[in-house]
Order: sequence, then structure tokens, then C-alpha cells
Amino acid sequence: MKNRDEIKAFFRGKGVPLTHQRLAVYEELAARRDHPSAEALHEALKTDYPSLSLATVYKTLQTLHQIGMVARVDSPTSQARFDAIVATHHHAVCTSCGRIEDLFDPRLDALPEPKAPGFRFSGHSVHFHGLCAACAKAVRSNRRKEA
Amino acid sequence: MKNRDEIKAFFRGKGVPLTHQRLAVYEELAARRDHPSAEALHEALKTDYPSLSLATVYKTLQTLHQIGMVARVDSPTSQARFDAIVATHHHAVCTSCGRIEDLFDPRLDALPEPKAPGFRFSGHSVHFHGLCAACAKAVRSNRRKEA
DNA sequence: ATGGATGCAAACCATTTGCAGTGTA
DNA sequence: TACACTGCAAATGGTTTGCATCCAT
Repeated sequence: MKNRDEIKAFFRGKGVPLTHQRLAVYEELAARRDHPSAEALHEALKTDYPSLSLATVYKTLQTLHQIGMVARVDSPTSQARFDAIVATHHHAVCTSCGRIEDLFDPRLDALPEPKAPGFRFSGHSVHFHGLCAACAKAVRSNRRKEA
Repeated sequence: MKNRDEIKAFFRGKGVPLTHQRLAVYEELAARRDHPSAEALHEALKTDYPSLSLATVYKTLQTLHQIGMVARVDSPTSQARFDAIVATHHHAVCTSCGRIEDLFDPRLDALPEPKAPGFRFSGHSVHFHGLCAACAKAVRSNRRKEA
């Protein structure tokens, strides 16, 4: 995703109106590599767009996320979730209902350490995301109803 | 971590008082495999401990986390963070300042899919956590001061 | 023209905090 | 006994929502 024509085409293809605010938020985000929060984006944009509201930034990010133009850096649920197992293990997260299951797989415990200059790593965690059994079944029966 | 004597010993070893509330929260969490939220734990406990407050559950979980008896299931920062790169990639997260850096490493893109009955996975993400260059340096100079 | 988007302010929800009283060590 | 913990209620901070107005299509 790069220039304005491509952006315009992408929105059109999704049938979603492209407003000045949406363009501004997307271009600001795309220009940065620091994974800003909604607030940080609003802060950065308010000089050029004094009337842009924080609520619009939130709504815009949701829209951009829905049409697949931006990703959120993890945090699957809004509430913190806890685990009495402190040994290294990983998680399967249901993107529909928030269900979290433990994954124990030694092949995931020893991953190649990536290059990240200056970073001193103390560990890692792997999240597999998808639909849990119950939600996958719900989706199937919905499809059947809609058909 | 299992029986009450071991729990008691662990708290004593950390020099942290073991209250009824802390024991109750820990035992409830340890008995479950659904990664409950603070609220869910409070809900489950309030029949047996009607005076237990939600604030205490939050404080207790913080304490248990600090002494290494419980883990939080990721979500490194409280605010949502966004990324204009939607292609598969991974992240390095600084546990001290919240800095997030992109990691591009094809070896992390193709991981063995773990056994999770019924789950239909659509993808995965890997978080490496540790200290970024700046925070690692800050820790070093703090150590020097304290010495 | 018109349906969806914006902006404002209020609402919401998870989490934190101040403080008086209580319990653990 | 002393200090840390609890419980309550109020405060906080991020995010969402209702509604009147505005704008992209």
C-alpha cells in the first residue's frame, strides 16, 4: 500500500468512503515504524488537522483494520488474562470469543533469535489465532442459515 | 506450585505476607485452565469470600506476578498499538518502555502447527520480549549507581 | 440527494489509588 | 506492636457511543 491512487482504489474496492481524515490517519501510520497508539496518531495529526477528533481516529483505525489496511499489535482481549503456569508455554487464542488455550510444544520453545540490534531478549511467546471448536461450528451454522 | 505448604514457603521466601485473600486468589487461578480475568476470579470467589473486593484481586494478581507465581497472557501495553504493515511479521517488545520493533524473519513465519483439538488456526504471531538498547543501558547505569 | 462519516461530550469499562481500619508476622 | 494488606469509593485512562451536522459518492 503506497501512493494515493492505490489507497483510493483500495477503499473503492471495499465500498468504503475515503475521507480526508481516513487518508490522513493512514498516511501518518504508514509513515511511521513505531507502532503508535490512537492517541499518538491524534497528537501527531492535530497540528495539520486541528478539528480531527480522537474519536474519529479510533473509528478510523477500526475501519482500516476491518478492511485489512492496518494491523493491531496483539493484545487479543481488552481485559488482562492470567495464568498460574509460569513455565514456558504458548497460547491458542480464539479471535471470536476470546477463549485462550495452553499450547505445550517444545518446538516452539526454542526459536531462532531474530536480529534486533541492541535488544536483549529474555524470552518469547507465540500466539496462534483462529477459531475455537465452538466458534468454528457457530460460523458453519450461520453460513448454512444465510445460504 | 501445588500444596499450601509449598505456597506458604514460597511467600515466606519472598518476604511477602500470605493472607487468606492471596491464598484464595492463587488457588482459584491454579485450579483453572481458562486464563480468567481479575473480574472472573472475583466473581468465582465472592460466594466463598463475600467481603473480597475486586481491588484486592487486582492488587493480589500484581503481587503474585511480581514474585513470579502467575503470568499474564501477553498484552504488553495497556493501549492498543497499530501497524500499517499487514504482511506476516513479528515483534520485539521492550518490557520496560513499551517500544515495539518489527522483526522480519522467514524462519518465524513457518512454525510447526501445535496440537489444539478443534481449533482452526488462521495465523500466528511471535513476540520476543526483553530490553531495548536504551533501557538496557539505563539498567546498567542504575546498577552502577546502586553499587 | 443521501447514507455514511465526523466531532463533541457524555458514557463505559478495566484498572488504580487514597485512606481508614484490620490482620499477619 | 508495627507495618503491610484489605475494602470501599472515588479517580483515572483508554475506548466507545449518541446525536446533530457535514461531506463523499
